[in-house]
Order: sequence, then C-alpha cells, then structure tokens
Amino acid sequence: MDNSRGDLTDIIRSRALPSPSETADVLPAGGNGWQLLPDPAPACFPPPTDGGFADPFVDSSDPLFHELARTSFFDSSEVAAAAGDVQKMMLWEEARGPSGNLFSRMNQVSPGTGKVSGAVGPPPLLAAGGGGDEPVEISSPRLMAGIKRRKSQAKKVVCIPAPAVTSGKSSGEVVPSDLWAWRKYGQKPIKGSPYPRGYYRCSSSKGCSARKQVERSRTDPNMLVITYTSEHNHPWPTQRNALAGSTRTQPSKVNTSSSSTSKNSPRNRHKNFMTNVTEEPKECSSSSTLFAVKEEDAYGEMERAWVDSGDHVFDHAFDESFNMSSMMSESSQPDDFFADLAELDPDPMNIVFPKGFVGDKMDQERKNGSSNSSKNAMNPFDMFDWEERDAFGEERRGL
DNA sequence: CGCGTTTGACCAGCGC
DNA sequence: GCGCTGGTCAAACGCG
Repeated sequence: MDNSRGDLTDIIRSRALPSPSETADVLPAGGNGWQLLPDPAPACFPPPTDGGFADPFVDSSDPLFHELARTSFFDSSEVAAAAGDVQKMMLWEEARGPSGNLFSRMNQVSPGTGKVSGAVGPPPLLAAGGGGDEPVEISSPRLMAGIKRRKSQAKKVVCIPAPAVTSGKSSGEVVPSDLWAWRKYGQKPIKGSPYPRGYYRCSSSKGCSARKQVERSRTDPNMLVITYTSEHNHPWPTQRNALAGSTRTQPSKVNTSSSSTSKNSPRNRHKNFMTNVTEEPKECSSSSTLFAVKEEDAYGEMERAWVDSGDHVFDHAFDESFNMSSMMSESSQPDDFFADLAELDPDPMNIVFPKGFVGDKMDQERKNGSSNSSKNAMNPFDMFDWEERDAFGEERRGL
C-alpha cells in the first residue's frame, strides 16, 4: 500500500475524476458526484499484500463500472429518490471539500500532525489496510455513536431487484444474503416511504463496523435499496472463524428458504453466494432488472453505475469489502472454496444472482471483443470483488 | 447457550 | 431552542 496505503482517502482521491455526462441530471453543474472513470486504471488498485482491505467503496479498476458507465441510462436521482436521499445527495455535493474525504473528518485528524486525535478512530478497515499503522478499532458504543450520525458517513447505495414479497409480510423486506453475516439491529419506518428501513451490522467479526441499511424503494417496490456504510475490518466469513451469527433467513420473511438452516451457515452462505453466480438461474422479481450502484462519501464523492442488463442483475455491493487476497492468505483455499460452489442451494440470492446475470449487452460486447471491461465484466466475481478481480478473475472464469 | 430478530427508547443531526 | 427524523442501543424473546 506504500504511500497511498490503499485506504479510502487515497482511493477516493484517486477517483476524483469528473464525469460530465453523468452528473448533470441531479448534481449541480460541474459536480463530480458520480464518478465514472474513463479508464480502468488498474494501477489505482494494487491488491493488498498485507492482508489489509482496500476500500471496497471505490474501485477504479472495476470493469463493471466502466461497463455500467457506458450503458448508463438511468437518472442518478433514481437512486437517491429510492433511498429518499435526493436532498442528501445535494448536501453531499455541497459539502464536498477540496480534501473531501469522509474519514479524514471522521478521524478528526489533527491539522498539524495528521494524527488521529479524536477518540473516534478510522474505520478499522482503513487502518488495518494501511501500511503499518496500528489498526484502530471502534469498540465503544459511545464512540460508535459518534460516527453513527447522518452526516459524515461513507455510503454505497445499491439498488437491486427485490425478491418477491410474500403476502402478509409486515416488514416487506427480503434481504438477499451475501457473503457477510449481518445482524439486524434495528428497523425504522422512514418518513415518506411506506416501507421500513432495516439496519444491519456485520456480525461476522466482533468490532466490525460494517453496516448496511435495507429498504424497499419507495418509487419502485420491486427494488431494494441497500446502503452500505463503513467497511469490514476482517476477511469475509470462512468456516474457520467468525462463523457464528450468520443472518438467519427467517421463514416468515423468505419464502424461498428451506427448512434447513444449515444452508445459511456462513460456509453455506458462501456456497449460496457463489452458486448464485454460477449456477441455476432464478427468476427475478423485477422485470426491469435495473441494477444500480452508487458510491459516495460524506463529501459527495459519489460514484454510480447503472445497468439495464436485460434479464440479469448483479449486486455489486454484496462483496463490498471482500478481499480475496486476504481470504486466501487467511485460510481459505481457493480450490476448496470453489469446490463448494458445486453445491446449489435455493436462496434469495439467486434472485439477484441469476445464472448468466451478466447482461446480454455485456455478453454481446464480449463476443464482439469491443470492450476490455466487458471482458472482465463477464466474470461475475469481478463484480463481487472490486479489489481482487485480477487475482481471481481468470480462475473464476474457468468455473 | 449463542445466535438471531423485534421493538421501544434514546440520542444526535438537521431544519426551522 | 424546538421538533422532526434517522440511527443506534438494549431488553426481551425466538430459534436451533
């Protein structure tokens, strides 16, 4: 990570590129809220070599972004509107500072020393992913409270087709599972939205500050708006550790869940996760299969990508902090890992990871050889892993 | 027993 | 300063 440390600061900085064509619809003129890179610029993301986690919120090398950028057709306000954040988007944009960086503010960096002076440390991920800095974890609830507020939170908003809502469900939320174990810690009705917002935090690792909010889009009930906040400070759950606390898929909530709960063990959730990528397709509840990713920090450094991939949808954020090299260095053997993929379990994830979810458009482009990005985009894992697609892309393509 | 969700209370950000 | 709102806490409870 050397100089850049691979932290969010550097990443965001590196991605602070204007995107004229993508910002005019919602953001003020000249705003850079949505960052669509003209080039993959892989140099921005050397894979972490120290077990750290590069920032998942931004990945300039992600081919998906470029593919999505090219295929972008949706007004970015849709994302915000779906999340009820239009105003917030504006605020973010306005709040962007020259050194705009969420965590620089969060960390209360002393102007003189550059050291973290406040009790609130940097997101563990950032610290852990840095080169040599002592990881600073947020452990105190009070400290957490200090950063929990609306402002100054990096977010990544993802719109995915919502799994079909079973009738009679009060919450109306079917939260797709992902690699991480999420524990719901709250639910709030959101003003202006008929749908409540669920609050989840990562339970894969104690002290992990990763959070996500899940709510149904008020503008399109078929869409789920998932807002990822903060980042994981640990490898994605493996069978060897932090396996407790996988988010249970409640039978009452997910009609697709079987009577078996073992499939929701973290290990099996991995299976589900991967299986959804590579195996049997499931119908998507949203005919439009609109996919959106928005990334942003507190200063409005936002990035987004939309894609109408025809029949296929992918949620880029399911692995928002997944670091493959970390995973591998930690324990998991890729062979074992992928061997697990052979198993197939019914899971709501299938809804958002249907077989061949990569868009027809991408597929066509790949056939035409017209896009390097689409080449990579064809690899579902590339989109899962913003950091390590290079390391695993080829292997996964072989699946 | 250890994990999960549910849910009301609490608290802080924000707009007025 | 006040009220609204959103985000989190934590007790209670369910589940395997």
